[in-house]
Amino acid sequence: MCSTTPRNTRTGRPRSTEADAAILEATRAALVDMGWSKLTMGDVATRAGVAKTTLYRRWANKNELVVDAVAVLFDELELPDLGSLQADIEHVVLQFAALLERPETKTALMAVVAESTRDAPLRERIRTSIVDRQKRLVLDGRRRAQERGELSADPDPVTVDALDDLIFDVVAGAVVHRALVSAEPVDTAWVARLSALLVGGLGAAAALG
Amino acid sequence: MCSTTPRNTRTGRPRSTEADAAILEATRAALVDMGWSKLTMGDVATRAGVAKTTLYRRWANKNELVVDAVAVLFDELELPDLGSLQADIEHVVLQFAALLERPETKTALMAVVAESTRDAPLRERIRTSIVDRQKRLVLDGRRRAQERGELSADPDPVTVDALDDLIFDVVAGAVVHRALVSAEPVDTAWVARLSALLVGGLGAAAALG
DNA sequence: AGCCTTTCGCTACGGGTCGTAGCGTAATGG
DNA sequence: CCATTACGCTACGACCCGTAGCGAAAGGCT
Repeated sequence: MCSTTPRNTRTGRPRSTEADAAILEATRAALVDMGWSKLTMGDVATRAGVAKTTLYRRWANKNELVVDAVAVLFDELELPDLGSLQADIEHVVLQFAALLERPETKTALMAVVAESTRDAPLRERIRTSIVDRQKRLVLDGRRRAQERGELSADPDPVTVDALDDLIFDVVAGAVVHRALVSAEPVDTAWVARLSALLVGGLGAAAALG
Repeated sequence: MCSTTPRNTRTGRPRSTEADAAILEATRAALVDMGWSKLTMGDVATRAGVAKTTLYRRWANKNELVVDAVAVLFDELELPDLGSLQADIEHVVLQFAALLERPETKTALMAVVAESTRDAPLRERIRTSIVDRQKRLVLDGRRRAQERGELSADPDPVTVDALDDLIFDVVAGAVVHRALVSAEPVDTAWVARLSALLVGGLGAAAALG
């Protein structure tokens, strides 16, 4: 949750966990009000009722702070077993789309990804706290589909990994592109087409080995 | 190319077209060296050998300038007829991926999209100068596939439009997500799987009507 | 040629943000 | 009680923003 780990000593005054929570919540509020580019560290500190120096003791810069503030929202993503691969896909896509509709994530997600193209530590932080959390849903969904017999058992683990990567990039990428670039609604009709495309094409993609 | 149109009078000193070109080229160079977030208007002006006020006469802010500077790179995208839908898809995907590999577009594209979530004029500018230019490739590709008989003739124009939108978001979104979020290479093996998934699933998606 | 209009380069400015340093104080553990 | 660390506060130089004002340059028009 916090960026810079405090000295691993057991002496001294401990860091305020209330301040941690207040800062992250203030960051989300500032994202809603100002958007990513207009968000300032000073404003976040004021909203959180905290000194600016307290922010810099925990996070080195705005990007890392925003990633942590937004990452917790991705905990909402769940993958209940709805009985079929297509139903599972449609459910998780609608969840993800709802997350992208929130103004905090809408303005923050693409911005930190853009920053991460020139910042390897930030990229790693995004991966561990956001991307991997989404990807687990793909792995679970495929495993369930295999158990149901909807997908053929894996012949080669390398192929399976490649297919998981593909599904993840297609689903997440399509939803993000639809919501933010095309700026059109991710409604049930669109989701139905996307999942039909996926379920119908997975066999062909898997056949490549 | 230029943002604010000069007064439509034929009197007075005309704007320097050399300055236009120098500014846009300097913007791309600055994107490569500094990245989007560290790019400053003053630096661009210095690189272009132009006064800062000259920039502001043409572009209201950094975002609009960057969009114009990057948009011309998308002119490189072409769709030669390779004989099959899958070959056409693979070719355009590899082209788009090569474009996303360039440091200018890598750092700029996601940043301006993020900004556009809170800036309707910017969103419209991105649409007309970048997104629509990509989308035309999808329309051409589908039309050719229909002429070849690879796709069934359209029963309903509304369905066709929806399918074009879906293909566009899936292809462009998947490539962007693969290149920038997953940060893994868009190599021929991955492209082959993506296009196989698309070609194999299009029928199922079209069947939804 | 002379005039008008617009752009150009240049300088300077107030306003805002950044990230840090320094200080005294508060909160723990030994 | 003491060492250690975190906290709030203030102040600071550095940087960037976007604009105003100026004289000079470069065109069209009569």
